Amino acid sequence: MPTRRHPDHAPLELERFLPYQLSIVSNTVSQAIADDYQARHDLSVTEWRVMAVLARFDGLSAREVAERTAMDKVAVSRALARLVAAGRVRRHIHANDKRRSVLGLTAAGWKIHDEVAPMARQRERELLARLAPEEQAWLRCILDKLMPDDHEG
Amino acid sequence: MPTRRHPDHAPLELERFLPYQLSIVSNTVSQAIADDYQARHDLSVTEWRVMAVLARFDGLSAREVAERTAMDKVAVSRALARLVAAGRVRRHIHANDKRRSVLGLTAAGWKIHDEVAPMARQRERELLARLAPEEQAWLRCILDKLMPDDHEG
DNA sequence: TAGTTATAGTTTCATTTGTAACCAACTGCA
DNA sequence: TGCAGTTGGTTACAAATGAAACTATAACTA
Repeated sequence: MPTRRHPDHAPLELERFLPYQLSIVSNTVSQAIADDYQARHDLSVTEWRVMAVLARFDGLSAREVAERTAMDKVAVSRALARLVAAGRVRRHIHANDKRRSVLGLTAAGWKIHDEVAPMARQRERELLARLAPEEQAWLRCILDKLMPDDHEG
Repeated sequence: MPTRRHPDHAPLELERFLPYQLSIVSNTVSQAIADDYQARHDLSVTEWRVMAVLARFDGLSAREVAERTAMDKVAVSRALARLVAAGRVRRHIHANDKRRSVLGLTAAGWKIHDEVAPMARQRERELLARLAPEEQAWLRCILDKLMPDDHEG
């Protein structure tokens, strides 16, 4: 290959650069999961994340969904608009605060959830299967530490 | 908080779900780095990645840049258009193949590179500083294993 | 060497995403 | 009350992104 090196400039080795590796691994994995449900259920990643949060915490407001998914409120608003239109999420208005919405999955939403969640878990298992049990434990521990403080469990 | 649980539906715990954690950590880190140079140098993430690759491998074609950055060729084409227009990358035509471009950083490109690369490295150090030395080693090892085959070093 | 197929790169167009402005409802306080 | 500031959520517009079509060159094949 006709390439010269420039050691004097100390160029970054992208393929050993952690932020880059993280981004590749993360995108590859997320895309693999998304491929499972995107075509089949016409569901975007953001929509699925909203559904996943509502599956765990019924009655959240849009802002709370945004907090828990680490998405910004506009993205959540758009995802909710589609999910409500598709009859997957029900939305009514908070009794004591008319600005706030009270969200939850509909029966149709649960049906999709119960199909997608196991697939997602399966993909996670496949990812971990590439690692030794010891490494799996370290990865969990390390990611917990690297999660920004405002998204810790 | 007025939320009910639905254990019968086995909802995903997003904050313990590896693909989700990866995506949060990756986005947070990449954004932190991007903030360093985006405003200062009017440089997008994709543009920086192209520059980083050209810093290491002088004379690559656009397709080879796309391979090494794991970006698609349209994104690379656009990034290159901006970089060339800004005088940060030079592009001439391959002697034996008039379709191919031969790319490299200009003096101005190197100047920016030599400012941004150390900042990026510093951010990587800050990320690793949150981990014990033992964990740092495991993380490197684990990410190498998780990198898709077509992007291994 | 004509005709086909493949490759490098760009352009076009539709979709997605992000930012800022916006509206409506709530809160605090004089 | 009534006005200032805040918060929940949507809308509008601009920038980024992706898929497919397109141009030009090169390679292969009969």
